[in-house]
Formats: sequence, C-alpha cells, structure tokens
Amino acid sequence: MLKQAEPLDLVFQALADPTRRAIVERLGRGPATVSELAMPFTMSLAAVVQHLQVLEASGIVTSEKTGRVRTCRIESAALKPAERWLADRRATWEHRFDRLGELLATQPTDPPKGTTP
Amino acid sequence: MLKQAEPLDLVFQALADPTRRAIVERLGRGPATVSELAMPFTMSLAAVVQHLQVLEASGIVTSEKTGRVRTCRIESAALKPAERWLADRRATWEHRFDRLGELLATQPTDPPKGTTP
DNA sequence: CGCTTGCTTAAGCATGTGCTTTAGTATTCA
DNA sequence: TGAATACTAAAGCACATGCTTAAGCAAGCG
Repeated sequence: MLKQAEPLDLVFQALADPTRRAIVERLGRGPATVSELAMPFTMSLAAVVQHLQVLEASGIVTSEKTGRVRTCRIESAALKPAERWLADRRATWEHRFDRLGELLATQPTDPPKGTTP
Repeated sequence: MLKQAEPLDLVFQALADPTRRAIVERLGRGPATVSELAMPFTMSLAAVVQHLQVLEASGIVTSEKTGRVRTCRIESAALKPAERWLADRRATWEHRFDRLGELLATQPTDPPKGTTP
C-alpha cells in the first residue's frame, strides 16, 4: 500500500487492541519495565515487545534503556488529538441539533415560544 | 483467532482508517445515502460499502433502507466509551502527578537509596 | 415493458497483523 | 569468569484487512 499513515491512524490502530490498551492502563499508573509489562499476559515476551513497538510508533509510549532494562512510560499528550477528534465529532453533531432546534422554533406549528434554550 | 472483540476494539479499529473517519465526519453534518458517501472517494462503491459495514459493526453508524436507497446516520453515543476511555487515561495520569506532588511536599529532600520502589 | 439506479454479494488478491519459536547480544552478579 | 537476566532480532505462519472486478437484483422511471 505504501501510503504513510497519519498520526490519528496510528493512535487509533494502537488502541484497537485489548492487550495494548491494558498496557496503556498499566502505564497510566506509572512507568514500568518491559518484563513488568509482560508479566500479566500469557503470551510470549517477544509478543509484548511487538505491542510496545506499535505503541511507541504511535507516540503513546516512550521508553529508554538503562543498562539492560528498558523502562516505558505513557506520553499522555499523544492521546489528546484522538480525544479531540472524538469531542469534535460530538460537538458537530450536537450543534446540528441546535440548528435544527432553531429551525423548528422559527417555523412554529404551535404558538409557545420561550421553550428553546 | 476466534476471540470475540470488545466494543472498544471495534470502535478504535473503525476509527483507525482515514476513509472511515472521513465518512464519520461527513455524517456528523447530517445523514447521507451510500452513494453520497462514496462520491468524494476514488475507490469503488463496493469498497465504501465495506467501510460502512465496519462502521455499522462498531455501532458508530446506523442505516435503514427505504426503497432501494440506504440512508446512513451517525450514532454519536457509540463514540462516548472511546472518548471516556481516553479521558480516564489522562485523568489517571494527571492524578498520579498530584499524588507525586503530595509525596514530594511531605518528604522534603531525602537521601535516595533504592532505585525503584 | 425494458432500462437505469442504487446498492448487494461473492470471489480473489496483495499486504498487514498478531502471534510463535529460535537464536542472538549486552548487562549484572556470584 | 561464567551463568543468569533482560531484552532484541528474525523468520515463519495463520488469519485479518483493504481493496478490486464481476455478476446480480429489487426499486423506480419513461
């Protein structure tokens, strides 16, 4: 396919997997090493590392290696664009109802008027 | 794989594609038919229909057929769990800093001993 | 009626994803 | 030093995804 993915693609894609969301939830409570993150899961450590690579590629997680230990932490700023995209959708949608309300208020089937906020 | 996907999996997965996000953005401005939704894209109509199926499976979009025309609309309630998950992550993360701040306030400069608690 | 419209279904294909196992490479410690 | 620890890299496999084309079918229209 060869097309470069947008940031939002990577973030939503990263969060679409329950293992990765569990990792993010764990990291929300503080940094952790790779093997600490892998412990709760039955899958191999290599598989968890691959999930971490997806999370790092999306920017949700950063890590640094000290000695032989890699410590991972959440980069909560990376979640903001996704959160905002969702909020914007809802805002647009609700705004639509506001306009619909106005339209209905200006074209009355019934006399009362002060009902719309 | 045979494991049933959770709602959040389906929603995030659905939003991980730019075509599908564009469709959701379009539907945010009001309902539309399948061919109206397909028009902006260079891909085949069948491909757009498949994207719509993903969106419907996630609950983000509903549709009903009248005559030979299928009209799609956004189901903004389906976005809420995703929005809340993201907000919760940020909340947990920020709360962590609050607690850290408290800790640092009550334990002024102490000689460090262990590296990790 | 036959023709166009608006999907719908199915098959097929290239690429991506989520694992596995195996085989490394640095560190750290007894 | 030599063994355990903590990853890291790579290959391989089953299944999912994002398209395509082709064929079909039920409205609606002239």
